[in-house]
Amino acid sequence: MKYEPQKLETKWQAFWQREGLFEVAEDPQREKYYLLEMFPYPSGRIHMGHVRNYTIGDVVARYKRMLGKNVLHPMGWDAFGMPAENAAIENSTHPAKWTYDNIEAMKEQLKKMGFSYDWDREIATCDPDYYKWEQLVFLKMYDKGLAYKKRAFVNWCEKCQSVLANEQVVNGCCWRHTDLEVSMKEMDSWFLKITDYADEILDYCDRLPGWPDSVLKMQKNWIGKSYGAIIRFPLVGSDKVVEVFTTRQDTLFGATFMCLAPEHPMVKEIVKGLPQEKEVHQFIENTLKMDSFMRTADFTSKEGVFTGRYCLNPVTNEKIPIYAANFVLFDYGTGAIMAVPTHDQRDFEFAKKYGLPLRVVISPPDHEIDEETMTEAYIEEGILINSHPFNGQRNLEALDSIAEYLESEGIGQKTVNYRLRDWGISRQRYWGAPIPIIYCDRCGTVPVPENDLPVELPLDLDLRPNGASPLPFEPSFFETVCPECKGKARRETDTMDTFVESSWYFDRYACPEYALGPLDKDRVNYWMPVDQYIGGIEHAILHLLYSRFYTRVMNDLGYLNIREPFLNLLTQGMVCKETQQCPTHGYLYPYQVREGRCSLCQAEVITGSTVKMSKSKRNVVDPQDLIDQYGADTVRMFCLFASPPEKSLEWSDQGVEGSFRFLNRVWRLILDCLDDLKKVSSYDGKIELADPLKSLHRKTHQTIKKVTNDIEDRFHFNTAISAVMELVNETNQFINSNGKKDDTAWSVIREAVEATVILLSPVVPHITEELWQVLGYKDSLLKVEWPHYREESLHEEERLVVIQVNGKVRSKIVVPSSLNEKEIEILALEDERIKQVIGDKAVAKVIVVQKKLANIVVKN
RNA sequence: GCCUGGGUGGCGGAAUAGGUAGACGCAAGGGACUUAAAAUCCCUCGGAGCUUAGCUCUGUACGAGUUCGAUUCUCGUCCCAGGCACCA
Repeated sequence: MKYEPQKLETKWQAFWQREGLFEVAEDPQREKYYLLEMFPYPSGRIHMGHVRNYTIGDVVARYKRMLGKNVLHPMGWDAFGMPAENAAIENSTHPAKWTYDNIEAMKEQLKKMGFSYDWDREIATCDPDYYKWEQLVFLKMYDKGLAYKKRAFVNWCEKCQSVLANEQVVNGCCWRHTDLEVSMKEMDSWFLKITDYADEILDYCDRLPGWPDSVLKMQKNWIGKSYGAIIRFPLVGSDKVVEVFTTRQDTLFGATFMCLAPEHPMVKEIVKGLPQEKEVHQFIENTLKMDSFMRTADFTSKEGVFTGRYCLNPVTNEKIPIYAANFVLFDYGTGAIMAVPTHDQRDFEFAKKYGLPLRVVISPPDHEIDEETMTEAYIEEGILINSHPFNGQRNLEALDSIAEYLESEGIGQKTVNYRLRDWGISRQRYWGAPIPIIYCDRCGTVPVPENDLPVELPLDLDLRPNGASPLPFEPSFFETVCPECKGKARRETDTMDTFVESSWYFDRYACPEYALGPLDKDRVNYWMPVDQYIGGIEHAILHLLYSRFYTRVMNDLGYLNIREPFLNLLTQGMVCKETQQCPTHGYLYPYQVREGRCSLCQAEVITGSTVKMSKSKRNVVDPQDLIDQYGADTVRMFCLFASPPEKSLEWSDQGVEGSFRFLNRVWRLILDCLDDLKKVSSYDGKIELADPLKSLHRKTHQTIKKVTNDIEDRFHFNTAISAVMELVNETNQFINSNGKKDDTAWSVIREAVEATVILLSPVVPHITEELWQVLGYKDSLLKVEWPHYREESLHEEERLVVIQVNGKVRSKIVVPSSLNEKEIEILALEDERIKQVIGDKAVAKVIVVQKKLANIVVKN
């Protein structure tokens, strides 16, 4: 019988579905295990990134199931978002139709991969039954002040025709349109108050041992907590003060001027009626015209303009000039800084450019610096000078006492500041969840009453050809009545950032059909938190940070009992492949290359670097083609075997071929000697074995141990598979070795073969189900318990001991493993080769590592 | 610039608590089977050298150090990838 993957995969997929083997229910008697992979955007076809991500997850899910755990392994669709709108315009379909068609197609593909999802729990976030609850949570957040609207400078992407959150701006560009710079636009936007939770989210970073350090570091950096002080500088000729935030109150005595962000409302206020007014206004206008990327780029020089006004340095009482400066950020701290040119490089450059005074207040321990001659700011530690009464103290040690001094004098106080800003969720998009708010001329901003939810997205609209949202142009949507005064009112036409949907979908999987609220508490509390979350590193900040925030909000609103959603996180690496370019036709798809030549013009193809698979580089492999050619098992196996999950995976067609060959080898191993195998049952340990049977039996148990450890502790499926390959090789060798084989021999072979099948089953579930049946078992492998190794079977009577002289291997001996260190030392010294090497040199000492090595240290 | 990772054969990668560097696989070369091909099986496979059943030297980006012993630990340098980046 030949290995025909497609036939047998269809058979087993149908079987699993018919038997409902992946459907789970809450069972308080059993230990739960929630395994989650990041749900996909339904783009229409799965790609290799999905295949890798979901294969890793599926192995763990199947493994945990075999350990007897009650495993929740759901799948759904991150179904709102821009591409649906773009596709709708291009193909003149509706985003909803496009999305649901794609979901159907991708679901089909995922099923072909043999993933063990409980499809009864499927979620699509564009379903009103889903976003209804999101709208409800939004209203609850609005009640508590966690959702609020403000006029703000926001990131605007021209291509998206929409606002972006700070997290969605990458190198000054939109995260989806990396070729287009984001500009700043002042508009009304809704925000979620993630900053209220900044401290807690930061603290808990140290309580997530199951997360990669790199991700936690990124989140910590993103939150950017810093300790400092707010200091009030009285404005000369007014009773007003200008507040600044600084982490360097130790340099306050050296503050010789002040800079305000151009957007700072005080700038326009203080220049009113002064000769500088026109110039300042011009400066503000010019600066704001620049988009955020240009404004903050390396090559943009520090510029500013004198406002004509002064404030008083509150500790020196000196009059210091106030500038408006382009490098001061409006939305960090207070939007104003005290400038200390002697100890801050930016301030130094600015001061030199505009001829502003310098005063050194920190003196280096080993030399003196002079305001006249210094060429850069001194930013190291030192001793405070010109800072009565703090002179002579070490600057860092004085930070606290200076802050206390400011507090006691009433001119400032200690404070903590964050880099993290509130999450802007307004999107001027159509294909998203409507924000449930109504604007009434009389009653102002009025939340939609809970009974009126969901605010459904109308499906009977035509999209506007320029890509803008049709909602603000659609009276049937935005015209409504005020819930309070019943007068004419207008709906909010912005929709929510799609990251809101993905911030709680994992909760909803616990109770996807629940109709009485967002979450069924009992079920959610049984399943949550997610025990193992698996997904791409690209979501290290965006999705994972939002989800940690949203979970806390849901907890505070009483919807669930936990504060952290994901116990363990595995971030899998990218799938890469080399690029191929034709001199005339540019990047080529793999199928366009034949024997190193371009199939269009026969020119020699240049093989480029290996980079992440992407359509733009055309270095993609369609999983569907591979499934058709080799079957899902081979694809799954290669994804796992080629590299450990957290590293990037380099695609190799020959590697795939190798995986396919291996599965064929396993297939033949069993089918070629099926008659012999069927005569016996698996070796039960009752009969004492002698070599070579004993060593095959030992190898089987060593393999069980290794595979179990590799999956359990490290998710290192590549080494787990290697171990099984070794077992298969050894079994094959044993079968092919001469000598008659009795029933005992066959029972030991059968033990090895059964172990092979079971250990491989999470990786290649179809072929192993088939082989299990071929071996004569009636029940599905899914119901088989994960094997245990027997400690006594691992025992080896003999050990190879390496003998080194001065750390270099000089001989190897096989000794009984019962020998103690002294006995090994004696044998090592008696070894003929060793005697030769040592000659007449004196042995200084001998180091023996039990059962492994002896190192003889000699002197000459 | 700062913060994370990471640099091991022709290639993907092993070496889990400092103990034989290169498991397993791919590619390559040689051989067997075959009329032939495919498939399969067997052998070789880091580099250099030698008096070649084997042996010696060398080798995990580079340079030092700790140690009986370092791919693994420490310090310095270089390179690559990712994140942050005028955050006061």
